[in-house]
Order: sequence, then C-alpha cells, then structure tokens
Amino acid sequence: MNIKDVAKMAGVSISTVSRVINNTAKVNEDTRSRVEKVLQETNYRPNVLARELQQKKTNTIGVLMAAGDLNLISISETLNTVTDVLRDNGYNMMLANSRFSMEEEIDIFRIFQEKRVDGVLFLAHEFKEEHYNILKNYPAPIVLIGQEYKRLDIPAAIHDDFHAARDATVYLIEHGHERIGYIGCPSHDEATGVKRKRGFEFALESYNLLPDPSLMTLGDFSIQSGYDAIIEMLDSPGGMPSAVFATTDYMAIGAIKALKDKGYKVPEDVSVIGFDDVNVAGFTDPPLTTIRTDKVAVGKNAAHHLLDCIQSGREDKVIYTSSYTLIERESVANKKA
Amino acid sequence: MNIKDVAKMAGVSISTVSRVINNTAKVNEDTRSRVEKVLQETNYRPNVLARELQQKKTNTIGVLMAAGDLNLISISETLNTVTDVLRDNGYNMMLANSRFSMEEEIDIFRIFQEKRVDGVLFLAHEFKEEHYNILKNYPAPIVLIGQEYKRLDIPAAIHDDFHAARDATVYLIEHGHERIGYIGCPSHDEATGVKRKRGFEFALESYNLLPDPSLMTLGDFSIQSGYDAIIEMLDSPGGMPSAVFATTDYMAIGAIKALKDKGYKVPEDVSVIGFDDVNVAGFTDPPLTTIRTDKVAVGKNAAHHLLDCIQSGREDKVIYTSSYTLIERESVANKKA
DNA sequence: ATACCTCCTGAAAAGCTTTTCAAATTTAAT
DNA sequence: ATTAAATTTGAAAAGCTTTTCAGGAGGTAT
Repeated sequence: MNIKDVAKMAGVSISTVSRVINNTAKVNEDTRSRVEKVLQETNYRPNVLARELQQKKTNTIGVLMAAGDLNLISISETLNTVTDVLRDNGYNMMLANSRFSMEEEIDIFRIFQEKRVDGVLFLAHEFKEEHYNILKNYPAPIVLIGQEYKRLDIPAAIHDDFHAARDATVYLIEHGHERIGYIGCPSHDEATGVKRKRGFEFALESYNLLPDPSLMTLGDFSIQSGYDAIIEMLDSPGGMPSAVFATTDYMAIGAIKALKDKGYKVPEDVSVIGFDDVNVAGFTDPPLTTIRTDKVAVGKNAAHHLLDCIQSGREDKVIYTSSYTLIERESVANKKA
Repeated sequence: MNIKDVAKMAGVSISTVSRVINNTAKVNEDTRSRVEKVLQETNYRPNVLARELQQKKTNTIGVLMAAGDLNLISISETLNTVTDVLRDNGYNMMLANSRFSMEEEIDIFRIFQEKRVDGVLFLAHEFKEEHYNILKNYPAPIVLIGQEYKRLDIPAAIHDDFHAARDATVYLIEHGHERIGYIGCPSHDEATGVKRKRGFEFALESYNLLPDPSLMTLGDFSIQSGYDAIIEMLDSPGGMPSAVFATTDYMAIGAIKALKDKGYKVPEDVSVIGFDDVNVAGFTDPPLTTIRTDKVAVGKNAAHHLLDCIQSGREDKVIYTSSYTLIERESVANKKA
C-alpha cells in the first residue's frame, strides 16, 4: 500500500494525495474528503524514508553517549528531558552507546552520517585525535553535553563543575575541616574531572591550605572505587582526613561504607560530601550532603540549541552553563560549633 | 556528493560503484582499485535512506519504553545488552520513552511504522485496549521485555517474577519470620507486579500463614514510596511486621530509612529483603539481601529473538524466562537461631 | 571458424515520496 | 462577452540507491 494505490482508489493523482496528507496546498473540499476517506479505510502510512530522501531531512537526532553503566553517571534525567524536547519539536532520537570504545565511536558517527541524522548530541567522555577529525568535518550540527571541547569551539551544555566543586570544598572548610580527602573522577583535557579538581584546589588555596597528595585519589564512577579510595587513604602518613569530597554521589556512598567498615563514624569522625544528588542521596545513612546539578536544564539547553542550529542553519558556538545548589543533609559535621 | 559523482570521477557506471561499495559482485581488480581511490579521496558516504527505500529494510530496531525515571526501574543493564547485540548484528536502535502516556505510545508506534523500523522491542508498563489493536496489526515483529501479553501471544523475555518472589518470601519464613509486610509495585493484567504478589502469597499459604491486609502496601517504584509504605504499616492493628518484602530494591532502601527514622533497627527489629540487586544494594547500611535478576540474559534473549524473527520471517511465540539468585547480605535476621 | 562460456560492465527500472510547473477550470472584473 | 485572476489538479522530475537484464569482450573447445 503506497501513495499510488491511495490515489487510484480515490480517483485522483498522487500529488493530490500528498497535498491532503501534508496539508501543503489548497485542495477542493470534496476531493479532500474523498481522499481522507480512503486514507482512513486503508490505514495508509506514508513511507517516511522516501519523504526524507526527497526532503534531505530525517527529523532524527543522533545521541551518542560514551558511557558504561548508565546508572552511575546519572544521565537519565538529562536524557529524558532531551527526549521530551525533541519529541515536542517533531524529532526522533537514535541512541547509541560507545561504551568508551574509540572504534565504536567512529563507527557510530559514520552511521549517523549515513543515516543522514539532522544533528548530533554527544555525551563525550574523552577527546582524542580521531575526534578532532570527525567533529571538524561532520556535516551536521553537533552539541556537546556535559563536556566542552575548546579546540573546536563546539557548542555545549555543561554543569558549572569548577564553581560547584569549589563551593563544596569551601563548605567543608567553613565547617572547620582542614585536612580534606579528594576522590576524583576520570579526567582528560578540559573534562569535568579536571574542572572539579581545580575547583577543589582553588578553594584550598583560597584558605591557604595545602592539598595532601596522599589524600588525592582517583575513582572511576563506580561505588566500589569510592570504597577503594578510602582504603587508600588509610595509609596516608598524615592519618585520615576529617572530611572527604567525593566528586560523585555513588563514590561518596562507597566511601561512607568503607569508613563505617573501618570503624569511622560519619560524620562524627569523617565527614563526606558528594556531587550529583542522585535519587538515593537523601536516603543513605547518614543522608548525603551534596551538590545538586540541574540536569534538566542541561538537557533542555542542549536539545534546544541543537534544534536552533538545525533550523537556523547557523552554528553558534555557545556554552550553556547550568546552575547548581548545595543540598545540606547530614553527612558533614560542623567542627567549629 | 552522491554515487553518480563518484561514478563520473572514476569513469565507470554507478552500478559498478555500487558493486564495489557493497562487494556484491565481481569487478575487475583495476576498476575496483580506481573506484576505491575515488571513494577514499571524496570520503563518500552512501545515502542509507535511498538504500533502505530500495531494500525495504532499515536495519533499525525501535525500542519503546514505558518508563518514568530510568534509574528506578534498573533497565540500564538490559538496555546496554540490547544495544550490544543489535550493533553486533548490524542494527541500530531508535529509542523512545512514552513516560506512561497512552497518546505518546500510540504516536511512537505510528512513527516506528512510518520509519519502517524492522522490529520493535517493547518495555511495556500496562496493556490497554489500544495496545491490543496496535500490537495486533503491527506490520513488523515485536518482542516484549519484562512483561508478557497473553492475550496476543507476543514473544517476550521476562524475569521469573513469581518464583523469585516466592523464594524471597520463603527465605524470610525459613528465617523465622511469620508476620511479613509487603511493598508492592504497580500491577496490571499479568504484569510483574501481580506475579510477585502471587509469589508472596503462595509462599505464605505454603506455610499456612495468612497475609495481613494492613501490611499489604503498594509503592510506585520511587524510594519515597518505600518510605511511605513503612509509615503506613506503623498503623497496623497487629503492630509492625518482623520482616518486610519490598518488591524493588529502591523501595527497600526507602523502607530501611523509614524504619531507622522510626527507631527500628534493621535487621534486629525488622528485616528487609529487596528485589533487583541494584548497584547500591551492596553498599546500603545494612547491605541489602535481595533477589538478583539476570538483566543481561533478558536483554540478550529479547534482542536475539527479535533478530531471529526478522531474519527468518517467522514469529515464534516464545516466552524466555531468565534465572535469578538470592543474594544473602545482612538485612535479614535469623530469628530461629 | 563456429559455438559456447565466463567475466565484466552499463542502462534502466524500481523503490515512494515531495515539489515544481504547467494546464485546466472556475470565478471575478470590466 | 472578454480578459484577467484565482483555484484546483495532474504530469513529471528529483532525491539516491540497488538490482535486474542484456550485451560486449575475451577465452576455450569442437
């Protein structure tokens, strides 16, 4: 069943059928209703492939995530928002996950291009040389989520990692903590990981404090890595810190478990602050003090900007930075009181 | 840049170019290398839309989730597995989330059909009359994930909800618990929710125990709803239960928090068992005893079966039921000891 | 020398739309 | 009644592939 069949059944030309389907030009009320009747009866669905081929537009956005466990990077909210914005504007979403594999990533970009996706949303993990070439030459607009890529000035919607990390650290310092442990997350180039670290260090410097290298650990987003980080700190020559900044809530949860296992009370002995405000953060024991990032805003900014680029034909190199809030719960003790 | 341009540049016909691109017939070594050179130089990418239009095959699978917060239903692992299987077999994935809206769902099925998706993976929440019509007439194979739909005998990959719930309950009973609270999840038709409930009730009956209606609560997957369920049980005329079966780990986490807030020790005063084995389950306080479901198996079964249906042209009505394991941690006390 | 094969290549059709352009018809205006 | 304008419709092109079919070139066997 194609448009030709419908045309024949309605006794009109295919142009006319096309016109009533897409409401793209005036057609006589009589013929219109006749065509619509056939449309109904046959339950005809236009072949979108042919349309897209003709119009050189697919109304599809490719979303490429470089992520492992989707739960751990708390991307769900952003992704949901993106889906909503796209759908509200008549766009579909083609989702792919590279699982950190460079070959996969190249392949996915190739497929997006072959499928003639109208634009790409890219949740990058790390930028390598191959990315430079791909992104530079990609024939459709791209918007980054969560990371920026200064080398190519690609538009992005990101969190204010530097200031958020700084504020989290200042919060600890203002609560009387001076010896502070750090659990970092993977960092490359100008990635979130290094921004958070700089924010942490900046805060320390502002208060004339020196980071203890034996307290600077690195996690991989997993809960276990937060646990392991604490175990590592156990060996610090200066002893355990009085507070720990985990750059991810899940790592904070791992850290809290490790602290308890090793006989430390949280927050009495060691305070912990997280980052993200995942949905369990309010239900841990103790409830986790953390930075709440505005994941909805990031999703909205990214999706809207991409659609703008597509519709306007211009590619404005904008970086949208979303706000954050420090959520005070009970995992940080006030040593000044 | 299209195949015609490449043909002109290489001094051959488009048929020949097509042949070297797809390696679909013998072509002289000389001409082949000549074409390949042009292919390289121009970085030509075939327009897949045209190909798909021609071949009546899109190599794309539509994945429709009826879900709210993706984190809460712990679908990430299954989704990742599905992605992998599809990619390994040369298929792409078009993802959509209906957010429980019936209109959205109808719309998404329409779009999948218009986009000529080769098959559909459907993570349904609830089946309504509209589903019956859509699913009955859908022109491509569909495989359900997580739910079965007996009315139409659609193939599905599911968890063994009944037996898992029964075993969880038996575990509690065997540990000396007789007064057991239940935190259910939304249930319709033959949904997971009712299966788990039946498993729970079946176990009770087997031991000649009667479920206390004032201890049968209903959650909505959210952590808070697990919390609220415990608050509800506080009013039970028979007093608090000695154990609670939460049909979702996240609800279990909410329940544990509520119990602690109300002064109950877990597991000394009240034991809690969960369902899912989410990634924080091993890091809660106390670590959560729960049912680990095989999410990878479900993803694999569903994806493989769908591809089988597509490739064979047959639509076998198979129900794949995946295994589960009871993970013993520390949230259940043994009252018999 | 003829017939027959194999190998390789190109022309053209098919897949299904949308859109442009021109023609036909109707309506309005003078 | 005639011309101009507006309305409605259809034919055909364009969008880009893949695939079928047929033909030409070269080789081999009889």
